Amino acid sequence: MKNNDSREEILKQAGLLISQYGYSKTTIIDIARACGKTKTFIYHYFPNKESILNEVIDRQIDALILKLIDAVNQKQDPMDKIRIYVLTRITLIKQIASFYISFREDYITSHSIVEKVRYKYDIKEIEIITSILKDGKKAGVFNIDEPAVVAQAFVVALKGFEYIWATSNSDDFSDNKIDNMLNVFFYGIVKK
Amino acid sequence: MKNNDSREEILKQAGLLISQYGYSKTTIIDIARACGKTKTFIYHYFPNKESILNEVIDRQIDALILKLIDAVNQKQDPMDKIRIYVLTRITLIKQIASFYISFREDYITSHSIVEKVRYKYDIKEIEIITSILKDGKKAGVFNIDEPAVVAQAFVVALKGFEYIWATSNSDDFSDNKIDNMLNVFFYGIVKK
DNA sequence: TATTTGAACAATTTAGTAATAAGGTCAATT
DNA sequence: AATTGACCTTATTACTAAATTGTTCAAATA
Repeated sequence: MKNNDSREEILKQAGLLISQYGYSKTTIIDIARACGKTKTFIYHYFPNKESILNEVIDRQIDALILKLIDAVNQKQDPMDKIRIYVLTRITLIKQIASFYISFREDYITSHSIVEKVRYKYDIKEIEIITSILKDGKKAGVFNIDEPAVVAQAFVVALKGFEYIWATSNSDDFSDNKIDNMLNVFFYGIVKK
Repeated sequence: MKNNDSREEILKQAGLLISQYGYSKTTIIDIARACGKTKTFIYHYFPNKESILNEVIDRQIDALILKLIDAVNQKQDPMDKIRIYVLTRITLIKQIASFYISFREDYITSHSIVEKVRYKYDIKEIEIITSILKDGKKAGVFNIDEPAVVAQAFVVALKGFEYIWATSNSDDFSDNKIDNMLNVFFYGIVKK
């Protein structure tokens, strides 16, 4: 592993440029110039352009996941864990949304890359939720047959909300709606 | 309103061609030829190309909604209504999926059109679910504060599943998973 | 030795242009 | 009322040459 500062600098500049101009419009020369170096310099640290994008995205997601785990660890009660997870997730997604908006332009070219990342991200999210659900089950708080399946459903549903929020671009994620959704998730809709 | 058979024939042929070749690759001349007529013939019945696509999609969705309402009306119990709704929806979406796959190619051009349709479709789905939830509430089966909000959440979640199914193209919609999801929706995850 | 570069190359993208096909209009025909 | 041919304008295609981009490698720097 070569000089680490250089690697970091490249990743940082690449992230900034890609978020501003999109992946395909960001050239290797652009990244090199932003680092105050030449084109070949980049190839000393990365085998090709795509690997830079991959690592930029990987880091963002890893940071996101770490923050989510951190937020969840702040709470003891399984229900509180779920609630803080959802709230934190919404806040964080808003923050990095601008980066991914830059991908809409070159949808076709970078589609496969984004897909791959999304998959990795999904797996990690489902893991976190599954773990919370299992703990809650063990603690006697939750009554779930297959935590993994429910966790997957939960994450998928959450993505649905994220999509609606991203497209309608109205601040439709009011606390009221979140509470409503979580209440259904916790208690269901059938009268006891 | 001009000769209705001609309109119908145009819509039918346009639908077939678009589902096979996509919107942008289907020309007015193609549609006319498929009808055994000339280009100008089309313009006697439709003001422009986009209006044809709009009506083709509108009809498909209207038919879909009608089938959903029909399925729901077969059941009396609100929970059965929800269950049959989900199952019917999955079946129907599968059937028309091939039509919408043709849009992926010209994603950018036809994006706004598809968005508009999706919105109209969402509204109708939320209406149906809201109505079921309200009836269930009135009958004392459901315990819901705001049926409209819960209905929206439900439809959004359902779309999330649809997305997963569409992308992973594995037949992941096993009855087991659907039952799991519906059980959470009905009874929640909290132990009583 | 680790870092950085210039020169060179193949593959892609861009710019420009002419030919073609597309969407759309309208008066005339059936 | 239903259908068409001739016409117009705009968008798409096909083709070419020039410029840019991603990538490699031996050489220079430090």
